[in-house]
Amino acid sequence: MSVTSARRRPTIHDVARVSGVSRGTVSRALNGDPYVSPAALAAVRRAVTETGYVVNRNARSLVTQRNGTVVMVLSEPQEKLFEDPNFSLLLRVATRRLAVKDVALVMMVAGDDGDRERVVRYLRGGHADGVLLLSTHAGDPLVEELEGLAIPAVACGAVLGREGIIPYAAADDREGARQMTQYLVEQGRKKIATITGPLDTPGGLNRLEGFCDVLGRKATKKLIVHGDYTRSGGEAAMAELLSRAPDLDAVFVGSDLMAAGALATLRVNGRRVPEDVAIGGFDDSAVASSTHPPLTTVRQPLERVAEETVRMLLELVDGATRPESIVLATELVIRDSA
Amino acid sequence: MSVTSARRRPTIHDVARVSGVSRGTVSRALNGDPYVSPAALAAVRRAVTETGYVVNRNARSLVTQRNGTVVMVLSEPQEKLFEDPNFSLLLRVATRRLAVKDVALVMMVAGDDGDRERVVRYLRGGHADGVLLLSTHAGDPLVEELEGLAIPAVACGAVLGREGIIPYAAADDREGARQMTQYLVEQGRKKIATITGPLDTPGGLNRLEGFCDVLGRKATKKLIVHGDYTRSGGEAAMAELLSRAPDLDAVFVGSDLMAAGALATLRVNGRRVPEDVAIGGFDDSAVASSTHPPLTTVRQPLERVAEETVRMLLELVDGATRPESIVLATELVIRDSA
DNA sequence: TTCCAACCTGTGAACGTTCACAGTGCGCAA
DNA sequence: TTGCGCACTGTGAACGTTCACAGGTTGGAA
Repeated sequence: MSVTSARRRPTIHDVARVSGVSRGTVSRALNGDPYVSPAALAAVRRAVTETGYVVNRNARSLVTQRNGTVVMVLSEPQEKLFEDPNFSLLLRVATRRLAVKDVALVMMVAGDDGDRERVVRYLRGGHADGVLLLSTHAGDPLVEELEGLAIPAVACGAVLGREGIIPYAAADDREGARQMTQYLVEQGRKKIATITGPLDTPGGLNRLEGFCDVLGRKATKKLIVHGDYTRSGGEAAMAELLSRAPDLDAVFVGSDLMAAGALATLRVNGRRVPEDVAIGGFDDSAVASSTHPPLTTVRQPLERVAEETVRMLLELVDGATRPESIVLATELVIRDSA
Repeated sequence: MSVTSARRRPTIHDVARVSGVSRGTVSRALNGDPYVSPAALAAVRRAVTETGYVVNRNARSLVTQRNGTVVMVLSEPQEKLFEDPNFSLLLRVATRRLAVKDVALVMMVAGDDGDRERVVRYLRGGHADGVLLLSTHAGDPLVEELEGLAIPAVACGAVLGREGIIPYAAADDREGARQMTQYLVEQGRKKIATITGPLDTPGGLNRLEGFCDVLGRKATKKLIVHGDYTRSGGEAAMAELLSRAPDLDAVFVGSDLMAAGALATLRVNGRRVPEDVAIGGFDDSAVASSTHPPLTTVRQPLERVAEETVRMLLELVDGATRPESIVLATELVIRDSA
């Protein structure tokens, strides 16, 4: 606190001097080594607060080869991702959980090749202990590069084709889709269509499979349209669906955001929801309750997904053992749209 | 690429050995020092690609006292912030701009005291070259701590009370509010109310001032209600306004998200928009065009704000001179709600 | 008493850079 | 020829840690 203290930040040497012990003892005290006498520990503690010492992570990383940093890689065009409330939630929870463990989160975008090269360079430089993958598509070249780097990586949602390699936490998309489709059937809907997410994402693929599980042969190609998880994508897909099958009476939409778009298209085309057409969403994100009518949807426990992903990553980083992937149950949330 | 290469990452020594020059020359070559012979430069370049060398930032930072990292501090309850499309946009643009300059962006939340302490500790440890402040409220204790640390800091939107100290880039909130209010008056609206943002944020305060600039004595307390930039906050504020002044015929809402909420409340209460009540928003964010009816709003050039903020921060980090704050013009965007 | 383990401490080396400094060689003017 | 500046190069030291190792004390068992 002394006003006269120079610009220079205090180092471990300063702490050693002030506390009257050696550098090594200070280091041990700070890192919780059991072989430190109570007296020394107290002296160090006092000296630390007195000097305002904070460990220099660069120096530490240099020798430990660890840096208390993980990278969150967004391998999706940014515009799309940031529009998605699921992403916000994932980001929010992950930041917080990591902060608690004193791990810094650096965000990197891997939209185009240049971006990806930057990410790889950053990781290759050893500046991060691990990677958090978000919404990675099947066949993303980044995944292969990551494997080459042999850096701990964990994904939110499976990376299709790499399920055995990159551990993940995810909601049970397939079962969730079954729940919703089954519900629509039980409501007496006869002609049920679906708007899927991209088929190179687990959410796109698995939810479609769940849909087909229930509908069997009734799930004809005509009633299946693919969207891209955006609101406008949902609008377009719904329009397509209406032109293909004007008499449909229910649609299972692969995400709430797309469902909101679908809702808008239905309104424009004079269809009442749920009287004429029932809409089922997926996610139970914030948009679900703010549409008109509010969406009947499938809740996926994204907070838990984020928490588990972080836990797994940290585990992978310090432990040797590869953590088990984990699939979490979904829950049908009934509101007014179906 | 050799399969036999050990786990160890190549260092500058490896590059020196392979290229046949000294450590120092490699360093110079890599850092663009002019005193490097063409031959040496070429040899180093070749060796770098051959070995796959990437500089170790920790070692570099240790000696240069710089680390190519800036922290984005979110000093707002996360839930609120992540709901806000403005925030997403700012984050997106900033990440990208920094990435281009090879500066890593670490996100830190400073919601409660514990969070704040972590942020300060991180910064005090010298792990970041600068700080990007987002939506900082007047009187936020973090700001003072930042000043104590003497770390380069720049804000998106002014930090009220610190305008002279922390440079910022922002939209011209006051003028934007004037444009909108003036427009509502010109449309023949007689009883115009407003829903503001929090008054300890520049957007809250300045937009209210712009509103009052135009309306003068007509801007009575009864017609002014404060929101919190969330959708639900907008709903509540609108309800309050309706109970205070059931005959109002226009509302200038301080953000699009709140406007969307206000719209919902109006619908519930049987008011038609814009026939019975005109609604003016602020931001021109994505929600503005997806409400029903789409919002007439004030566009603030947030991409530019983010770009300029990043530019200023980087300038502040390497230059000595304190960059000028910058205020950007807004633009009225007329859609259907007014 | 002697010895050994358990506890605690200090010290030198290493991590991978950059920086400052001391050269070296060369061309050109004196 | 000598000298001088310029272009370029190599080397030691430093950045602030942690780690491994080599002790030094102490207390209790043999």
